[in-house]
Amino acid sequence: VIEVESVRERNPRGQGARLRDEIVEAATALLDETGREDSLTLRAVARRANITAPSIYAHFADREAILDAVIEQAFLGLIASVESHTAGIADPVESLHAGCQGYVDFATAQPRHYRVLFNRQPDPDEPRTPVEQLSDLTGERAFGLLVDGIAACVEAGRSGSVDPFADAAVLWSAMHGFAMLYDGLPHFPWPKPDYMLATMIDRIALIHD
Amino acid sequence: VIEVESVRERNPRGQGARLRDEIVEAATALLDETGREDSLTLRAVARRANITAPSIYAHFADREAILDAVIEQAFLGLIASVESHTAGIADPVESLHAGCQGYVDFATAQPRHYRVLFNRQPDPDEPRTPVEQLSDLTGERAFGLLVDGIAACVEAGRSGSVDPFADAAVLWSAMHGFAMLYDGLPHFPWPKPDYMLATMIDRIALIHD
DNA sequence: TGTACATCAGTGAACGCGCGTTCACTGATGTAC
DNA sequence: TGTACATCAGTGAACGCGCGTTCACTGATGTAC
Repeated sequence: VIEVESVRERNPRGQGARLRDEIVEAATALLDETGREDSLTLRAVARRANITAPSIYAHFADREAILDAVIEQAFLGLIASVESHTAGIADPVESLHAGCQGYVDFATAQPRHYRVLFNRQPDPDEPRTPVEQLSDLTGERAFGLLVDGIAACVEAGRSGSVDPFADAAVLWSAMHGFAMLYDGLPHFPWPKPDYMLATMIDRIALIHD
Repeated sequence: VIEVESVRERNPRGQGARLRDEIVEAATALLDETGREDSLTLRAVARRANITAPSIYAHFADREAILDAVIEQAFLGLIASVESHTAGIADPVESLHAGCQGYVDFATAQPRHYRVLFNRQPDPDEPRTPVEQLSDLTGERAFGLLVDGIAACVEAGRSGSVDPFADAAVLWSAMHGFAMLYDGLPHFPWPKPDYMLATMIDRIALIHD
């Protein structure tokens, strides 16, 4: 039985790390296609990358480590999306809108990647892995940006928020919930995402007297 | 011996349906303990129910059917929670608060059940199953209550919402997102759930001039 | 009444499958001498 | 310069496991006659 369609062309010497990237890429592609985290089996990833299963062990300790790499990539993507949206915007209200737009854009454009970041069901048996802590960090870092964004609006007299931290928590919940439901229930007659997001920001974060 | 299709269906002998309930109960308990949907294997459910794996086939067509039954039970639990909270409350604002409280209470008290209802990753290969449509129905039914609740507040002059449907969508997103994040990131320094929920309702649904 | 028998609620063994992981290996490539 | 050899980037076979599902069966129980 031939496991691999054609024998893979070897990487030149010293470029072994190239396969590592290809494995992560294959895992990412697989996640995008199937949408199910548990379909990221070590063997499926190997098939997708056109290598044999044991080859993966040169680059990853075990199956879990592949998933960790995918998560780390998703983490970078989310942060990048938010920061690229806010770059160069001085007005605090505009900046807050842009940052939230970047967040929701990533979540709706790459729902599988977003899910893998924030939608993991915690396993009570195992202790917290570094990547789960990374998820927490992602949340707290993005969350910090949100708190700062609201606080900046308050300072500029554009928001009447008296508790930016709590308001950021509510706004984050709203964005997260919308992203999840929008992906999970595509048949629901959702209002336009842009309208939803603008409403959330205005009502929750930019309170007027 | 040739087995002939009987013209009329025979009634079960009495005790038969009891095992069905025990199987669903075992699956529910398993879901509560592990928190992971994919740990609901047919064999694990059988072990938990203290029966052999093939016994399940007398009551469920396949593994998927067990999960469907658990989902249906979660559906009933969510609806019951919302309706028990709103029962007998005449004031529209109080009723809206109570209903949302019932929704979030269920989601945070039984996060695994709530997850199994609304957090399923859609499988692109398979067509929509009846239970996925049930999920949609759950959403739409609960959502209908929310729209009506907001509309009642508007009629009573207690809310300035000009688009109860869209505002219900935003409020639902916020409640869903909060429930998911609260369960998934327990280490995050969340404000008090009651305060979060009250803030959501006031800001999103009860707009004052 | 006794008894034969259908029905019921399961059991126990077995199957083929994909999985994660291990182990020994292989053939190409760069390097020391 | 040629050649021996270490290193590299993988391969291929095999393992034990839990899984979903099937099949033939079993022992208890209610019922017809």
